[in-house]
Amino acid sequence: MVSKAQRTERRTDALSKERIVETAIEILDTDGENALTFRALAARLATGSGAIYWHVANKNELLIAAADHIVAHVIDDVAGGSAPQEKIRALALGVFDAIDAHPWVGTQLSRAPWQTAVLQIFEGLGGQLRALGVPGRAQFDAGSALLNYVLGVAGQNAANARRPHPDRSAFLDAAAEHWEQLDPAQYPFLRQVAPQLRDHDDREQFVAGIDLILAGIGTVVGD
Amino acid sequence: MVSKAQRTERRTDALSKERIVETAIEILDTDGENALTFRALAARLATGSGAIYWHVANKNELLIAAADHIVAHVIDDVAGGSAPQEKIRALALGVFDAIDAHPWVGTQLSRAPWQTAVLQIFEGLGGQLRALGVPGRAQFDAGSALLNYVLGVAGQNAANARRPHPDRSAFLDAAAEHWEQLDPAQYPFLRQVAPQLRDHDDREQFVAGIDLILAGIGTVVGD
DNA sequence: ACCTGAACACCGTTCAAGT
DNA sequence: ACCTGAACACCGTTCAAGT
Repeated sequence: MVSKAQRTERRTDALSKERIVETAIEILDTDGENALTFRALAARLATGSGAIYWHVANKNELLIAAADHIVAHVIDDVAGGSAPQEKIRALALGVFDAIDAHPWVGTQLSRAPWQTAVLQIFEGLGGQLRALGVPGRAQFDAGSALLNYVLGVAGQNAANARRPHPDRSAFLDAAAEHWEQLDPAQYPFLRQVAPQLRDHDDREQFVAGIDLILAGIGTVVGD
Repeated sequence: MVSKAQRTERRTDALSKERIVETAIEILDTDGENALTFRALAARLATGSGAIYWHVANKNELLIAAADHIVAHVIDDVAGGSAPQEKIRALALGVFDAIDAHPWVGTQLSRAPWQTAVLQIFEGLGGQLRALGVPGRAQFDAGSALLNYVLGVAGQNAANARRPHPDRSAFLDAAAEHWEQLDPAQYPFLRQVAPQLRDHDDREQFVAGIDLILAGIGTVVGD
């Protein structure tokens, strides 16, 4: 039982789950979600595609591990010692920025609710609610609301990043124009907010949503 | 120029986009997202797989049309003439129930932000904000918060439905047990809410989140 | 124990050929 | 105009065979 726990190290270029995940992240970041195939991965790792299966059960597990890797760094970096509202905002923004930098993470988060990455985000958000004075029973609901909002934005941003965008403002222009030309009887709201769509800031709007939920949580606390 | 606009009708069993979409929905509902292939669809329609492309550009367009079809019915059914908060709750619950009945709709909504189905939901939610007294500038942010929350839940529920669940309560039991065995130092919140996970009602928790955002919106109105 | 790479069982999509 | 179905260019995954 001692004999098997010995030489964990191998030559640096040997295959390992860690190296596979890192290479997968490289492909996802530089070439997009569709570019990650076991053939492309094997080529980049200079091995056979079947070799990857020795370290990783399947593609789903690989994507989960990749998302977990990114989110774990977000959690670490956020730390900070400020007020609970600030911590919630900081963590949410950390996730937002990570998805901005790695859009495929957004897809993955909104696809697998029970993966470690999602649990870490849930813990990070929900863990501040006691300090906010939210009663025990209500903490679960309030934490879920924050989490689902964050995951919703994650999915939408990932979807937006999936389409080819020569220019963000040009794309928003086109979308706003589309909204303005909708049937006034059926879409009064969208027509009205179309101008705001044109020059809104995704990140600011994301925080505004967090603040809205925090304000709602404030009313539960009863102050 | 008159000659081509004539006989729009054909025999009932002829191919049409409508019939293709309806058949796709049947497959999605009964056999799940993975079962929808052009080959399976063609077989069910008793035609060649290439024939479908005469009516539908590709699989993505087919999924969008299918989701739009389901959501359009939700929008129609919700109508009602109650207070704006009630209308928002009713629409949100309509979407929730539709995803419960057709989990693939959740996947699709969280995947394509600009499709008609999402715009209709956004309009339905946002359109009530003026009546709630939300100032013009804030309506866009508040509507987006509601929409993103709904889409977040949509994605999570669809993901949950994707996994084989012999029994819902058995599955929640296992998840709760997993949470209870997490590291207390790292996951105090999840450990604390684990018992609530075990017997919570998804639908009630969903409404609780809507109400939390509505409460936050109430603070913006300033009453 | 770990790696190789051909083979299997699929996909979405295209397109020449039919009616 | 609309349909057929073989063919193309891929996939994820498996597995006998190597080291």
